[in-house]
Amino acid sequence: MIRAGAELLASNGYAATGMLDVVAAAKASRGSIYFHFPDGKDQLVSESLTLSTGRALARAAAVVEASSSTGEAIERTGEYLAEVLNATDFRMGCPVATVALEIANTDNPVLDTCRTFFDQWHSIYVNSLLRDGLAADDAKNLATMILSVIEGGLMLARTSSDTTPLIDACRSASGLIDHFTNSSPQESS
Amino acid sequence: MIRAGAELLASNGYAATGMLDVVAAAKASRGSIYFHFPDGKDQLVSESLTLSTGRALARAAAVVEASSSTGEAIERTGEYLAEVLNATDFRMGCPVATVALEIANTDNPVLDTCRTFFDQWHSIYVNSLLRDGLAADDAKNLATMILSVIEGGLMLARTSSDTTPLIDACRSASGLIDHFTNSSPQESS
Amino acid sequence: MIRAGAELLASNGYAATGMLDVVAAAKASRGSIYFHFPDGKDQLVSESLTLSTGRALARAAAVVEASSSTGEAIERTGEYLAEVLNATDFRMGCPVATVALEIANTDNPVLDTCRTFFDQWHSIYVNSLLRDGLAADDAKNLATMILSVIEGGLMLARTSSDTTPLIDACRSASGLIDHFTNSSPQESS
Amino acid sequence: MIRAGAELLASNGYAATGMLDVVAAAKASRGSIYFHFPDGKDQLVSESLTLSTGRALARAAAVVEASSSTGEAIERTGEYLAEVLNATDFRMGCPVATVALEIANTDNPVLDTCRTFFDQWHSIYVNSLLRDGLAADDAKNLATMILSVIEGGLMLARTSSDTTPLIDACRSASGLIDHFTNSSPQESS
DNA sequence: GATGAATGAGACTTCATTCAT
DNA sequence: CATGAATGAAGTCTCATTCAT
Repeated sequence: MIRAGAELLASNGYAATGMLDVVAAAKASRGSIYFHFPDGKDQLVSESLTLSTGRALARAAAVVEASSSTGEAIERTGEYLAEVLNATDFRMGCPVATVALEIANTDNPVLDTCRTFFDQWHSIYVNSLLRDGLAADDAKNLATMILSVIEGGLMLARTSSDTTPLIDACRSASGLIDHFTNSSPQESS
Repeated sequence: MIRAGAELLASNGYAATGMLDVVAAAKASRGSIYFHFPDGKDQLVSESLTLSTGRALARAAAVVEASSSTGEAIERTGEYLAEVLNATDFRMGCPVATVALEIANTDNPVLDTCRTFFDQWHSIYVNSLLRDGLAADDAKNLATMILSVIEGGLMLARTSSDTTPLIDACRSASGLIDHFTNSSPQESS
Repeated sequence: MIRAGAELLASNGYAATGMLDVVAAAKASRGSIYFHFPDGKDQLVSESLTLSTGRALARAAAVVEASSSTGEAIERTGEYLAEVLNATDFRMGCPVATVALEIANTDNPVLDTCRTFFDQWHSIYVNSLLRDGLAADDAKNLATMILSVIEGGLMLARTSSDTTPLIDACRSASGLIDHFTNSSPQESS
Repeated sequence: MIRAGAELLASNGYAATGMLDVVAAAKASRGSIYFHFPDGKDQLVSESLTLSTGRALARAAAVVEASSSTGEAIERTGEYLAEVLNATDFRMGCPVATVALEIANTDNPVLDTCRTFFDQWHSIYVNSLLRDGLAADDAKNLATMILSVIEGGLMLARTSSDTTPLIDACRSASGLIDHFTNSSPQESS
């Protein structure tokens, strides 16, 4: 049920994900939701996003771990996400992106889950860049850019039902970063 | 009314923008909607997005025009959008982002408006990069990355109610691009 | 619709009066409620009770006006209410009694409407008793007793589907009051 | 569990008393209800009201026993009930009043429990008045009035969160009855 | 025997849309 | 042409009741 919620949220967003849809996708009964999630939709959303963001962070860390540089990690991440998009008919991209934008101007506590996700994901790239030898400031800023590239690439890909924008954006970012770290290991941006 | 719709759509997205809200914001009468927009909500959304994307494209082109390089244009665009975020309490970022993600997996014709917007915005940066001397392929890929950085940066900024991610991401991208175009004007990524 | 609500509330109380019931009784459509009563059930309840209590107060005042003594007014009121009970299959007694008891321990603003009703009804008997020559203190206390007799009598009558308790209680109260005011016009209770 | 139900019913009535509330108040388990009360809510309500009305009748009888006249008994009963109201934050008044009014127009068998309660309570005052020397008819009618005064007084007190109406109504009734029985022991109302 | 979980009808409410004036 | 009113499907949530362990 949490899993079904996570998929629907990533695919359709907060408002378009009805409790009935979740229940149908999880093959559960109408009334059972409020036994497992007494606080209703927000609780289900919160737990669903906690699940899906946890997995996403683990995958992101694994890709970084398996890569010899941050640039390589970006490129691999883009390729991996492109596969996911293809495998899910362009439904699953970022687990929180749609929801985050929908509720950005509310005081919905789910927004905290989104913020935390972005923060932790950011840390993964910061650490990777530090390992690549970058200065702390450069690492922080570049990690923000990497997150942005991936999120923006996913948005373009889902909007156009085409993985090319995501692949291209990640490959470009990867190239630029490698070019930067290789050609100027001692200066700052 | 179209204007009111554009603001609400950018701020709250497709599902959370009710016809009633638009009518109230535009101080129009309930029943007049279907005189002006016989095809209902989707028509209103479509015309609203056409208006707001037109303005966004004009601004993007103007910034590019006023900049001596694409890297500078990116940085200026980030700063401009940060101002907009601040001025609108983080409501107005990309005019279509939220809507695009919400309806990405539907066959809603509004999605075409979103795609067109991204395409045209992409062209602006492609042309700018060509003017900077890049090869066609590089320009296309880099323009995609630029779009991604801006869209992703806006998402991070709106989610955290803080313009820093947007500024940092754009500045990093600008730095990398300038570094790349200056140090290696003849090679390709 | 307000009228239908008033009848259902007097008959079945707050919780058992569904919006659907009101709509069905008023032959209106499901969604029209929230056009006329944007604040929902509580607003409908409030306006319904305002209508029915207004009528009840007018009738109570008219009966007092038409009577030569408060005692006579009580007896006539009991007979009148007995007729109403018979005519409505024991559905309509006090317009607010059931609702008042149901929400007595909540902070529902409808409770104020109930309190006001009792206060104004009380005043009618206070004035009548003052006209009969009673001291202010006696009048106030006796008026409270009269209200209690009528409300209690209505409760007993509705519970037993029999108007006898109401008639008996009012007649007894009438007799006692007449006996008191006649035999001791100068002393106080 | 029966005890918890009795308190909730007196306080909130039939509809607002959920099985879940009872179970929670009694610290019992959800599924155990239908082992102890196979006939469901109505059985629980019935047994709860049987318990609470039994206690109320015993107290009423005790007060009558301890009083030298029916008038005195009424006054003492009013004072006692006022204490209960104060001690329970105006939650506990008559054990059946709210429920009786809610279900008066249904064929719910619980209504019989309410009727029986009123009948037995009525008998207590009839007997007390007969002991005071009243004729059978007068005693019956006056007992009905006494019941009405107490029930009505409780309703007014709970509605206004103030014991004054109850005290005043009972005191007035007491005074009138004493005045009547003393000044005219031989006539009839 | 007792319990956590499941069930589905029904409550209140919102929404895009249409109608009568 | 414009407007207040009407419409009914659908959404979130609650509840009394039953089931599998």
